[in-house]
Amino acid sequence: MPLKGKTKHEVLTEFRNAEILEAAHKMFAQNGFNGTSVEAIAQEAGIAKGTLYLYYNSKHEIYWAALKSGLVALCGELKQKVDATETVEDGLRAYIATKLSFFEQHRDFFKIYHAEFGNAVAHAIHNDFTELLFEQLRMIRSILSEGLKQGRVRAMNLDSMTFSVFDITRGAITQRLLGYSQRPIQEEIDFLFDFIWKGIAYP
Amino acid sequence: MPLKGKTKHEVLTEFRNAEILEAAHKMFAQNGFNGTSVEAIAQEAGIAKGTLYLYYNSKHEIYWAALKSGLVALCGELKQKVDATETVEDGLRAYIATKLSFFEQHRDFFKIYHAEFGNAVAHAIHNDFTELLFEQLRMIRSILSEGLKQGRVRAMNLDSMTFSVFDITRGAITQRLLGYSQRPIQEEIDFLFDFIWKGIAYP
Amino acid sequence: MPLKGKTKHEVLTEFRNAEILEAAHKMFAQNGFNGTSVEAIAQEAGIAKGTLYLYYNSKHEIYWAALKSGLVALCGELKQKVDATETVEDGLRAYIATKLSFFEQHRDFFKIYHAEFGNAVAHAIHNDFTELLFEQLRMIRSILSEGLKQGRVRAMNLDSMTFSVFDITRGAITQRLLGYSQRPIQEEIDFLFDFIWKGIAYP
Amino acid sequence: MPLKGKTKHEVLTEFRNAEILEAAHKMFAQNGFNGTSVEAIAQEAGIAKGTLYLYYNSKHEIYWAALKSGLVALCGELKQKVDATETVEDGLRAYIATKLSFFEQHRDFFKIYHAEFGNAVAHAIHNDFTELLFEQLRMIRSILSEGLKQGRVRAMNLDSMTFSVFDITRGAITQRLLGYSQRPIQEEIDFLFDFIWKGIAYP
DNA sequence: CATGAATGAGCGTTCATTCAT
DNA sequence: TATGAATGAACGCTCATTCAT
Repeated sequence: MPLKGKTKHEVLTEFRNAEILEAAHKMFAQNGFNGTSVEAIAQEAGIAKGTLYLYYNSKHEIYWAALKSGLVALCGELKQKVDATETVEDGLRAYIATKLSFFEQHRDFFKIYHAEFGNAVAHAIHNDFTELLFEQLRMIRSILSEGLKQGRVRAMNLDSMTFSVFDITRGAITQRLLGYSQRPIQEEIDFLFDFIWKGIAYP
Repeated sequence: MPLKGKTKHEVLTEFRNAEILEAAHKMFAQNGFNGTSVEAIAQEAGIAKGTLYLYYNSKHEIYWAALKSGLVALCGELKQKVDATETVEDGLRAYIATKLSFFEQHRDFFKIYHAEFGNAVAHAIHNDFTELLFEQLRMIRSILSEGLKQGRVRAMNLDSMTFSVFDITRGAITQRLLGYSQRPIQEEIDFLFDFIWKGIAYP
Repeated sequence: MPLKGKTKHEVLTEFRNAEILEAAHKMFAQNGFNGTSVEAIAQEAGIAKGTLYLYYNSKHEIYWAALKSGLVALCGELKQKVDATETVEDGLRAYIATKLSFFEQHRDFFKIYHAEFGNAVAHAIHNDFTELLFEQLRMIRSILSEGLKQGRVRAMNLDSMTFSVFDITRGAITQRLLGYSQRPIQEEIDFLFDFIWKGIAYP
Repeated sequence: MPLKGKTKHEVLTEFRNAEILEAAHKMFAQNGFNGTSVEAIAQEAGIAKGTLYLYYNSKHEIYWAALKSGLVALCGELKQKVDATETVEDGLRAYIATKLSFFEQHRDFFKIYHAEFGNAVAHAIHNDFTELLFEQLRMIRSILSEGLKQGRVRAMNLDSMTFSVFDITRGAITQRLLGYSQRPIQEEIDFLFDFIWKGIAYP
C-alpha cells in the first residue's frame, strides 16, 4: 500500500468516474437530459451500460454528478480568484473574468448548466444545485456589500444588484456561446465591468 | 362565404386552436415538455387525443405553437407600448415595465419560455423562436441606437448593451417567479431602469 | 343501444379480456410467472404488448386476474354441485368429483394454481388468493360440520379433517396431471371418497 | 494424503459447500428462486460472488444442491426411523412423526421444498428431485405393502394409498407452517395416524 | 370531423456469468 | 484459490402516433 495517496481500487474508481462524467457532460450537452440515453453515455465512456450502474444508481444521479462536478469546479475557481483581490472593483472584475473564461473552456458544461437553470424555474430545483447557485450569489453579494460599507457603491437594494450582476454575466456567456458576440474576451470583460460599475457605483 | 371575416370552419378551427394552446401552456408549464403527455393536453383541452393530430402534426408542433403564440403576444404588446413612447428613457421604461407585467400575468408561459431559452443554448434553436427573440432584441437595440444618435447614451458596443438590458430584465422576472424578490412591481421597474440607465447613459 | 346486454365497447373489452386471460393461463402454466414475458403473453393473445397495458396495469395484475378467474370459476362450480346434494356423503363426493373433473378440463390453470399454492407457503399470499382458498375450505368444513351434528362423522378436530380432505384431493389431482395415476376418473373418485369416509365416519 | 478421511483440500471444499448451502437455504427460503440474487447468497455465505462459481456452475445448480441436500437429510432420517420399527402401525407413525419434526426444525428448507413441489407440476421436474421424492413414496409404499401382505391393510390401490399418505402429511406440515394449526405436534401426529389408519386398515 | 383502441419502438434498470488480477 | 469489476442480454413499462369506425 502506498504511503501517501490512494489504493489501486481508488485510483481506478476515480478514473472511471472522471471518464463517465466527461462522457456525461458531452452527451447531456449535445442532447439534453431526455435526449440522452444511458446507453449513449456508456458508449461515449467506452464502457458497458451495466458498468455505469456500478458507479451511479440511476441516470438522474449521473446527471446531477455531472452538473455538480462542474459547479463545484466553477465555485472553487471563482472563490480562489475573488479572494485574491482587495478592492471592490478588482473583486467584481475577477468574478466576471473568471466566469467568462471558465465557460469558454467548458462549453459542454455551460450547456447543461444553462439548460438546468432554465428548467429550474419551472420545476423544483435540486437542492445541491440551488446551494451551489447561491454560493455564487453570496460571493457577488459579499463583494457588493463591502462596496456599500466603503461608500463606493450606491445604496440600492443589495439582492437586486446581486442578481443583476449574475444575470448580465450569464447573458454575456450565452451570447458568446451562441456566437452572437465574437469579440476578444478581454473586451467583453471590460464592457461588462464598465456597464455594471456605472450602474452601481457612485459617479 | 361571408364578406368579411372567416368561414364557419375557420372560426371553429381557431376556437379549437385557442383551447389547445391554452391547455398546452398549462400542461407544459407544469411538467415540461417531456413530462407532459399528449393525452394530458387532450384531456385538459377537453378533446380526444386523436383530435389533436387533426390540428397539429406532432407533440413538438403543439409545443412550438404554444411557445410561439405567447411570444407573438409578448412582442405585440411590447411593440405597442414602446412605440407609444418618445424619449429613450420612456422607451426603456416601457420595455421593462411591459415585459415584467406580461410575465406576471402569464406565469405559465414564462416557465415554458424560460426553459426553452435554457435549452436553446444547448440545442439547435427553432427558427421561429430565434426570430421572435431577435424581434425583442431589435426593439431594445433600436431604442438604444436612438439614444446613441441623440448623444444621450454612451458610445459603447450596441449589441452588448442590448443583450445586457435583455438579460437583466429576464433575470428580474426569474427572481420574481421564484419568489426571491417580492417587492412591488413598480419598485422593481424603477430599480432596473435606474441600474441600466446609470450603466449606459452619460452621467 | 341494445335493450338488454352490453354496448359494443363492453363486448370488445370482455372479448379482449378473455383472450388475454386465456393466453396468460397458457403461458404462465408453461413457464411460470418469472419465465413468462409480457411480450410472450401478448403474442399468444395476438395483440401488441402495449395493448395488454390498456387492460391490465402490470404483469402481476395479469397474473392475478388469470389466477382469480380460474379460482372463481372453480368455486362457483363447487358451490353449485355441493349445494345440490343432501347427505354428507353426497356432499363430499360432489366436492371431490367436481374438483377432479374441473382440473382435468383446465390443466393449464391447475399448474398455475398449484405453483402459486407452493409459493404461498414461502411468501405472503395475495389476499384474494387466500380468500378464495378459504372459500373452498369453508365448503368442506361445512359439509363435515353437518356430518358431526348428525353423528355420522367422528368427533375429531374439524379443521384438521378439513385440511386433510383438501390435501388428499389436491394430491390426487397432482398425480393425475403428472401422469402417475391414469385410471378412470370415476375409480379415482371412488377411492378418494372411500379412503376419506373410512377415515372420518363412524364405522 | 492422510490414511483415513479426506485431504485438506477436500475438507475445505466441504466446509465451503456447507456454508454456501446454508446461505442458499436461508436466502431462497426468504425470497424464492427469482427473488434471490447470487450476490445475496455470496454475502450471506461470507464469500465473493466469483467464488460461488468455483463450487457451482450456475445459480440453478446452487438451488438444486440446496434442495437436494435437504432432501437427502430428510430421506436419511426417515429411512433410519422407519427401518427401526417392526409393525405397520409403528412404521406409519414413524414416517409421519419424523417428517413433521424434521420440517418443524428446518422451516427454511420446507419453504423451498414446498415451492419447488408446486413448480414441479408445471415444469419439467429435475431428475434428482423426482428421484428423492420417489424414495419417500417407496418408503410409504413398502410399509403399506407389508400391511397388505399381513392382511392388516385393506386391499385398495397401493399407489393411491401411498400418495394419500404423502399428501395428508405434507398438508399438515403446510398448515403448521402457515400457523393455521398450532396444536402440540404429538396431537397432530395422533390425528394424522388415526385418520390414515382408519382409512386404510381393516376395521 | 372526431374518436380512442391499438401499436411497437424505445428506454432505464437488473443480474447471472465471466475473467483479469 | 479467491476476488469483484465488467459485461450485455433481457425485461417491464411508456407514450407518440396511427387509423378504422
